[in-house]
Amino acid sequence: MSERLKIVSWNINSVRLRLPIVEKLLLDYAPDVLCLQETKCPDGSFPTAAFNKLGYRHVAMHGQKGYHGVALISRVPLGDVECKEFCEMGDTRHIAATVELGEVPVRLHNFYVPAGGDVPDPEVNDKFAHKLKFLDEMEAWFGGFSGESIVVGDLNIAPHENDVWSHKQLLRVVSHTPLECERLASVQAAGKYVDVVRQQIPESEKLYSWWSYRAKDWSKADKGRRLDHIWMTAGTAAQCRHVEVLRDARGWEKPSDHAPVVSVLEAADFSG
DNA sequence: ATGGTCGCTAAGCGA
Repeated sequence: MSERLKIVSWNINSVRLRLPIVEKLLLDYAPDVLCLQETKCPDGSFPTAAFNKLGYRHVAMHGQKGYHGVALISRVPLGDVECKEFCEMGDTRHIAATVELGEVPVRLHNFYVPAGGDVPDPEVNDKFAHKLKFLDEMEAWFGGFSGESIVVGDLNIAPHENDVWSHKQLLRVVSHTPLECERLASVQAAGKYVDVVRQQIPESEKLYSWWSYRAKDWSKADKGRRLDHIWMTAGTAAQCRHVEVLRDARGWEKPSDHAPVVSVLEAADFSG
């Protein structure tokens, strides 16, 4: 049982290539649970031993060769690990486990939602159709949830105006189209989730978690999008004391194009 | 307006 939990979500874009900066994150920020997406690593090749050495004894992964892949790297026990398949594609885009906060079990879901390709029209772009179907399946599944839970991951949608560098210029760009943003809102509503990042950092403030590799100087141009999210059910959200996007990590050696998103929970009724 | 860069895996796809 933990009275305090630091949960970090990070699209790592190859866990093996970026093992040094994953280790740096664990050492410098000491999350209790690190949720990774785009590990691009079959389960048999996952660098579990390196994480065990740093005190992360509980590692659960769901990966495949070359694409996608999600993982949970934890100092606290991970109960009832589950990997759900969406859209009957065989993609490794979800892993869940139960952690304890105070004495309350909290279900932690880690997602990697399809990016959706370039053309924001499901009639001509199968990848965009897949993204929308994936969101529909999330919504239907979340509708049956009970108890406290957390959703983290690369949801590949920046829902609000200040979640992108230019709302107007991205209205027809996949990741910020009204269709996706509305669909994401329905998914969130189905699970009665609070967007704890925007609960703590007002929507009036620009906030990003992803910057393209293609910019000459990503930080100077600062054309980012907030694609990575942390949602919590109300009881858990009420215990969220801090959130943060680790923008600096985007500038680390051989960086991912995503920055880690941090949340800190403290059990309010912890008495000893 | 276009192309710009990565990672995987060995030319092209996905992001």
